[in-house]
Amino acid sequence: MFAAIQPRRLYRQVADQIRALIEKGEFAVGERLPGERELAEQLAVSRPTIREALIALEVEGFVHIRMGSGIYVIQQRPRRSAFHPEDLEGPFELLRARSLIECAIAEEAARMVTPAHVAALDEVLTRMAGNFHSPQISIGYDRDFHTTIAGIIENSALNRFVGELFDQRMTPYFEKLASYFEGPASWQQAFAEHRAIRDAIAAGNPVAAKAAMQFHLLQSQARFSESFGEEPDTERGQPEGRAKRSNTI
Amino acid sequence: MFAAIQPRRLYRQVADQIRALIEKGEFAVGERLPGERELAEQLAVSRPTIREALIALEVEGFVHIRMGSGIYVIQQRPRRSAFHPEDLEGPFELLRARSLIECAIAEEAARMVTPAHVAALDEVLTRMAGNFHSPQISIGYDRDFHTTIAGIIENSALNRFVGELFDQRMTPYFEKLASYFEGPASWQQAFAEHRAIRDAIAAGNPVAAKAAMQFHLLQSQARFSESFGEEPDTERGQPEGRAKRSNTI
DNA sequence: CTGGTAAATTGGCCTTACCAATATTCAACT
DNA sequence: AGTTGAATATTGGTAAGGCCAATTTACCAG
Repeated sequence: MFAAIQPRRLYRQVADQIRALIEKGEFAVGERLPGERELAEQLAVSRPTIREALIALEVEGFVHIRMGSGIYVIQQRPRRSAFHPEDLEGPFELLRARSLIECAIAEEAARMVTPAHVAALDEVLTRMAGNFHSPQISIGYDRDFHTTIAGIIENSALNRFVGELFDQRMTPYFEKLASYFEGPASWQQAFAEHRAIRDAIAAGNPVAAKAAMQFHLLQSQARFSESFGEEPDTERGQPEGRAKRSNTI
Repeated sequence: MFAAIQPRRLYRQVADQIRALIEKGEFAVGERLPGERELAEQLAVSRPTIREALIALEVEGFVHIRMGSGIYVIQQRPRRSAFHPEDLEGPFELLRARSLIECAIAEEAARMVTPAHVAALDEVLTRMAGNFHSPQISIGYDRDFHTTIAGIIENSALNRFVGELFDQRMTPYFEKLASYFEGPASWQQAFAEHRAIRDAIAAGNPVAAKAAMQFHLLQSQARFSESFGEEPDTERGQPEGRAKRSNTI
């Protein structure tokens, strides 16, 4: 169809030019760009127009205007990419992240645990105890266990992140890989490790809780690695170099 | 201490008034609001100021200016719901989550830091050193510092989360609250704490790094709390109960 | 009465010119 | 050496006026 012609307002054209210069790196961040008067002269427009363009850029977050001092380019923030669909992290990277965070959480949880929390953990464990046959059910209980621990410290931001991190295994790629090693045996092993974590937390022993959690996630990684040789390792790209460093955790 | 007074620019005050009127429903969507000249008269400011305010509102997406016709209220954009719809965590909860995670990260970073990483940290610090006047710029550098530390352990999942957690301060509510206490003085203090963190990490001292990070975030919270009594605490509702738990970290 | 055209009005667009307020710098002073 | 204070640079804001686009109104022909 026809494009509604609309004579672009002058301040927009000016703002576009300046914005392009900033994005191209013509002006470094933090640098002060020419004064209003000079800009007006160079772009052959009046000063109020320059002011309008600068106000637009300020609202957009490109520049910061300091009264009496000058106009400064502001740190360009990657504009809120709502969720990051593409940069899915590799399996080992995720396990490392979980280890770092969940160890700290377990440590803290052991400090502020209450009998009610222990009861909640026990309930998850008893539900888990029998069902080692269906991978989906086991994974669900596994998730419950970890988020219940995160729930002990009652911080919804952390709770949310633990859940998110866990759910990243639910990608098709991850599931296919998991099917190689997840069986009743490995789930039973994981259950034992869970119980150790629960006992350490229930005992109010932060050091032991952290160690138990670390051991559990390390074992998870080991179980995972076992079947990793058969993995084609294609179409994913990044995780080879980083896996080597995961031994420090 | 004294609150850093910063004379809000006139166009912002005007824009705030008009925006408030729109949000309160004083002007219906699609409706044409008074002309530039009339607005200038009613608000007792000059016409260019009105124009600047309208341009700000146009960039923000509140109004649409049709040349030769008038100024029209535009369909209200869905309040930034793309990201995390409404489960915004309270300020202290966020600081607690950051403390737990970033302390663990700092500890680990001190173990695997390289000269290149230290150089990156130093660069952020030097860039930060001069600019204590603009809150926006300082916040940008602050964010850089924390994400750079997270970058040392080269785990994109953690890096992403640290950034996300930091960005939760960018809510309107948070910013309004922050404007009470953020001034050159508090940024300089934060800078010193940053330097301590950098030194501990550069020295490869995990315990000191963790302690420095913990101290820094604790101080952040203290600076924040200072001005929390003055906060009107209206029209927002939630965060009072959660603050009490923050003493354990 | 209907349809179209032209003028008048309204309203935003842009400029020139001026003064005020603030920040920075540097020199003089204690 | 540290502080004070004036000079300078820069942005903040105002005033008045001419110009252009859109809308409305008035008018006229059919």
